[in-house]
Amino acid sequence: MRVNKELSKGSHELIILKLLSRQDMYGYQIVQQMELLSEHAFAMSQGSLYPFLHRLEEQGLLTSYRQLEQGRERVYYHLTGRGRAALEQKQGDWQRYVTAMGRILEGCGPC
Amino acid sequence: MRVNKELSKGSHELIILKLLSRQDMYGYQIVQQMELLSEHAFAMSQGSLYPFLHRLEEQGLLTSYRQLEQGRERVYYHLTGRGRAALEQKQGDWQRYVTAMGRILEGCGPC
DNA sequence: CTATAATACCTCTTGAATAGAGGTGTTGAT
DNA sequence: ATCAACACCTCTATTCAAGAGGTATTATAG
Repeated sequence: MRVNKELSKGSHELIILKLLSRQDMYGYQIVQQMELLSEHAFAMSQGSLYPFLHRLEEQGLLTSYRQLEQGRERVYYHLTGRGRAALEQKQGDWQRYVTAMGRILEGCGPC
Repeated sequence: MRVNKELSKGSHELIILKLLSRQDMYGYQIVQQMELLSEHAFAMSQGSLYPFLHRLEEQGLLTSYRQLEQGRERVYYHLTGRGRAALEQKQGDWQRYVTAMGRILEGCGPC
């Protein structure tokens, strides 16, 4: 089941960085993997993905290289050291976010 | 510590509905409580809050009434039945979101 | 008694950003 | 031969958060 779009918006960057932390991937593959790994909870249109990728590359979190594979050219994206650091950071942000939401959603009894 | 803004954006509606599910509140109070309950993880400016509140009221999820208290007029917001249903829905969305992110972030080993 | 901070309401506008629509070309299957 | 899937990309409409701005009252500090 697809997850609410409003919610998932904010974590697209984190997801992309996380996927690339495991292996270099090309754009189309990222979209596929995101669907697959999340069991169809997340979907990202290519119209959203490429601006993201280019922005991240501009920020030095990714680098890209072209590779011919099965007669088809693919643009692979690779996580840099700075990218890896940003990922750590964002994973921490995520943890804090979930914790804070927990405090609000789980009534906190009589406080 | 304040939570990453990009992330928390998407859950503002859920938070507002949740707070109002416990008691009727006025705008200024919502901002305060959000800070307090989340231990400063979330902050919402009034410039964001009021449009939210008015939109939710327009959608029939909230109703409002004015009340004079300590010589000061306050506009209280009340969660309607439909609002309560929307909250249930959104809490489910939140759970699915966290679960899906878990699948992506926790390596899922060799899959 | 005065000034300032806190309480309380609100609108407007800018800037950012998502995602849909559009556009190109290749490979594989029917 | 045609159509779906693969693979890249840009542009633009729309949405939206939040900063800045604006009003008014009450409580506190000096």
